[in-house]
Amino acid sequence: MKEKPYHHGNLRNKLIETGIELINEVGLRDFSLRKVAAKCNVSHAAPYSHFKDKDDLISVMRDHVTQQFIEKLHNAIVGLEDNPTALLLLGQAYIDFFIEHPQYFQFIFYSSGISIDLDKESPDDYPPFALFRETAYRCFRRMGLKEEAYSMHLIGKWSMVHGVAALLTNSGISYSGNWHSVFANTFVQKGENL
Amino acid sequence: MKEKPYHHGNLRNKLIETGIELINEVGLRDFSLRKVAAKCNVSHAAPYSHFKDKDDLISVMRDHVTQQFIEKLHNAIVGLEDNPTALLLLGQAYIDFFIEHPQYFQFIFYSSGISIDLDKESPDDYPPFALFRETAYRCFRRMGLKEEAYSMHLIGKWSMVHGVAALLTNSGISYSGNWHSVFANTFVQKGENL
DNA sequence: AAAACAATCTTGACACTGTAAATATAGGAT
DNA sequence: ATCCTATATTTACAGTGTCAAGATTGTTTT
Repeated sequence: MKEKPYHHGNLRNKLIETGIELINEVGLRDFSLRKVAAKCNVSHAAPYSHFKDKDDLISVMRDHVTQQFIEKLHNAIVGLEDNPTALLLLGQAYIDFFIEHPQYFQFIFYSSGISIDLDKESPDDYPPFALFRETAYRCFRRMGLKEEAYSMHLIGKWSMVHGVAALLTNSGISYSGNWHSVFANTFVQKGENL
Repeated sequence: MKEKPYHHGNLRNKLIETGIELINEVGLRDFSLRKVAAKCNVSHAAPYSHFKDKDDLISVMRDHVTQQFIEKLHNAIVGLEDNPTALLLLGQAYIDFFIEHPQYFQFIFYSSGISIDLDKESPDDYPPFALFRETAYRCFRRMGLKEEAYSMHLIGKWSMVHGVAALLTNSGISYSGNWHSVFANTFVQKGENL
């Protein structure tokens, strides 16, 4: 599975890394295949030896970023998987990830290809959401919520987390306060003991 | 303020209308100035007599769509501005608007130029948000919430509304259940009497 | 070792995009 | 009738994604 250099190096990996750098620099809007190729000192059509088209490269780039995303989420709750506080920490890590990388929200959610079924688990669910769901369900069970209401509560929680991330990382929306405290206060509903 | 036809009609308005049609058909990603010009039976550079550049046209188009947005929000709460239920209805209308026009979320929030200050009111706040804030504050007062906490509650409410809209109208995220009931159940927190 | 192969990269081309400059057209004012 | 100005067209150029033909080079086969 690991490519060795051919006569010009291991271009495939370099394209992915450089592409992610470019996303961080200029965002999805100004991302271009030819810029990535140029940054790799390679001709403009070279990427077509490794990727079907632009969307294909973007899709693989997104898989890599998603992996970093998952690791950050995991680290936020490692050790306390059964603790109801995990859900709050997970939400904060979710938001922090997009604050640290302002271009990633658009990149991940607006370049087509994500699949999430909010109803039932499915193997091709977006992995960070799957993790969020599993954690939430564990917390809900620990909190003694009715099992029929799990799905509903999950959607409520994730909507809010996702909404905060969307608001904070998109065009011109600003807030100078402390997000963590605001989020913690509104994320946890009265009566819930997270 | 109303332009009369010159020697080829009132192109400015036609470009705006046709541009909005094109957004609904192909989305922001495949929107192009030349397509709009072609749909108006006009040369590809004609739009430059009325708009500085592509972003300028998009910005004016967005102002028009925002106007429709505001009207829908207003209609949802007309008559019951002082009723705490208004906030819930406003949130549902907000979400419905983007469900009815799946391309508008990206169009409005990802084409740069929106300005929202979550802290303090400012005259150039995005008008739908200003309406949301005013309605929320009225409801909060009616509900007897502490005034210092208004801002925090506002952010919590709007994040969730915005998050649901973002989840539902973006790439591949689906839910087959009834959003209105799920939303109503999670939007209103325990102890709040909306 | 020489020849054949296949993976990789370059070159060149095409259609499409945004945008600017030069030109043409025609309504309104003088 | 003449000029002025707003509007629209034409032409041009750089940047984009993508494809086809050819060149390069490591690997395999003989």
